[in-house]
Amino acid sequence: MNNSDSKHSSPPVPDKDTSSHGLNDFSHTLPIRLLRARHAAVSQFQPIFRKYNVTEQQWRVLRMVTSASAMTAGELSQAIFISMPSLSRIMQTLEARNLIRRHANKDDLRKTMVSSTSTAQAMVAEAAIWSDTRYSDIAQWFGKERLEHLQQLLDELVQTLDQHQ
Amino acid sequence: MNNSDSKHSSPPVPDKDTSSHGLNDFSHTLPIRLLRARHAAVSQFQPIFRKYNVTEQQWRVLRMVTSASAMTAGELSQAIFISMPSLSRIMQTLEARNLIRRHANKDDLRKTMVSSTSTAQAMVAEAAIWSDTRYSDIAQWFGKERLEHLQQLLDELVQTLDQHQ
DNA sequence: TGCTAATATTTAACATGTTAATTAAGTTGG
DNA sequence: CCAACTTAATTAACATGTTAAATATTAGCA
Repeated sequence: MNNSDSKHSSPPVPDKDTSSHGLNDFSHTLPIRLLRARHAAVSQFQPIFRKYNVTEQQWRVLRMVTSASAMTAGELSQAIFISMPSLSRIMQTLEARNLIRRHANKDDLRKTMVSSTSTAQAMVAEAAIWSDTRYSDIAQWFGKERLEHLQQLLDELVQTLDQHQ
Repeated sequence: MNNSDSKHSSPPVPDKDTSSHGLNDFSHTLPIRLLRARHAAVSQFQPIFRKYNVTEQQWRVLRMVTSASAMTAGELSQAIFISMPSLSRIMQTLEARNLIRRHANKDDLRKTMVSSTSTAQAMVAEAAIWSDTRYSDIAQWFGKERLEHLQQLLDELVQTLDQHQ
């Protein structure tokens, strides 16, 4: 808002806006804040990734696939927000490690059905206990209502931004 | 949080929690929500990236470097949340395109001072108008207070999670 | 002084993000 | 039935994310 006259007319603002050309302090933009927050959140589950020697993305695939009976690669991609090219490579890795299986959908040979192996199911089931505890911890530390509110705001932001293209 | 009794005592919740093994619907975890939100936010500025043929990360570097007089690579890395290895490569690219310059700090030869060229300054100054407008748009669409609240919650979440390691 | 530890940056290796092109299979309309 | 279009998935090329190792420089201290 109004950056042309505020310097002289308004009282000393204790905040971090120090711009000589209309840019707010760039280390505090919304995208960077979201990045930081995501990084902090994901870090909480790092022990799982280490323990099972998987990346965060691989873990997302495994959790999703084990929680559903069987889904197409496209559905999986949308659900866990990993692009098809990335997912394609990740699935190769996981299939090689016998954690997932792929087979063609007989009704539509273009589609690939992805399913989990019993190995993956056991892995995720074991980790789920730990994972759920961490989620509970976070909710307790941050406040359950506050966390839910944050999540709602995030969803609404996405909705708003998507609407405006 | 007490998940054992709420199912029966509360009215029908229209939400999406359907877990047979303790996992909430995995396409709605906090990390994924943050990822989606970031993606949506960054998308708003895509026209800039296209116009100047830079990536989002390169743009973060340019904006930060042009808004400060001169800073070390390490400071830059922290400010825009890009790891040193990534930043190192990005700076090579930007230096080759004559958008930034690097030279050793004379007080401490380990440190690299990063500064912007006039080309980059002109570029960012031009884009700043457009960028500021987009930020204002987002604030208006989503609600200024709501957006500020969201940003505060994000910062507080990071703080909370960092405290608990 | 000289040895060791810490700091700042870079490089290497591999996984993922992103855009565009490719391949294969289904759909549509003449 | 078939040519043109659409959809689903993969591949390719390049940029970035991530961890560990390498380099160079500075700081600490016996």
